[in-house]
Amino acid sequence: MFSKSCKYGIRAVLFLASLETGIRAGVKEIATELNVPAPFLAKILQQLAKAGLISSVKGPGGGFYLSPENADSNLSEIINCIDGPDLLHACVLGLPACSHKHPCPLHVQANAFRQGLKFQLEHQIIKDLALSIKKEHLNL
Amino acid sequence: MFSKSCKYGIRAVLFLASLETGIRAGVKEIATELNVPAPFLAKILQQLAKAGLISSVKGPGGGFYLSPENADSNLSEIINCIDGPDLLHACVLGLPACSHKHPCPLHVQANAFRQGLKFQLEHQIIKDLALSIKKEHLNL
DNA sequence: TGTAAAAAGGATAAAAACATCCTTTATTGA
DNA sequence: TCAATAAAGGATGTTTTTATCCTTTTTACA
Repeated sequence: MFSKSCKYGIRAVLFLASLETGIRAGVKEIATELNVPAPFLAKILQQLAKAGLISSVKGPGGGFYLSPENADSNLSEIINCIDGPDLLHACVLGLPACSHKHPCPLHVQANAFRQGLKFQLEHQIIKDLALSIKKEHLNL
Repeated sequence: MFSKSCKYGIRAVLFLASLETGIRAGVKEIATELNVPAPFLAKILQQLAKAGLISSVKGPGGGFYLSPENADSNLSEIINCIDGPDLLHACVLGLPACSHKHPCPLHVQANAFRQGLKFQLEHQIIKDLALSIKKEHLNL
């Protein structure tokens, strides 16, 4: 479903979202917390920061965090940033010519299905997820 | 969503399903038809044949085909054979410890979603798909 | 019985994903 | 200003997926 990069990315964003406002976390801290390789995670965080989905400051006391704006983004944006738009848009069977006009055998089913997925992902706002993480002590 | 192997595999099975009963197709023919690399497809067909999801005969005039029993299998079985059960069963965020008891932040949503996907995939019977392919002249 | 056809199986190669390491840049605080 | 900290960026290595090639086995048929 999601690449490893994408899973790490989502988890990292959710971790940042569950921090107190004003607190930043460094790569090492996040990597330890999520139990994922730090240098690899660093690349992913860079990518998310470059895309404006998370925020960062360099230097002592620096690290990554979510601005209020960042916390308003949704899962779809994170996934799209890391894995690209194919999950929701490319033909499930990989046919380049697949379209409403020339559908593949799974086109109708896949589309109906992905409309639902798309809706869900676009309505999973980071800050809301963070709330339920805190409330229900969920794992990351 | 699906690996390339899995996409090729599904398409190949659907192609075999759309053949007249009694007709067999060789790797090269299938590969040409689907526009995928023949040696790679051969490996996938072998895997499906070994698992009993498609049938094959060696020698002159041989090739791959679907027995009536094969045509009664569903998409879930094909996908499970090639990509394994993770799509429907592993934690979407890749957490080894994720469970109903210790859920990840997406556990509930993912589960609801995948129940639907699972149901759909298990009810997409190959021979039914083949019928709609013929009727609606769908691409493979 | 021998030859050709076609799948099965094994070994190898190329590309992509995953992961690490080192240098540079920005920032803080002494 | 200088040293330390931490992200950014670039280069490199490893593993998995994707793809190719060659040999072996099975089968049909002349």
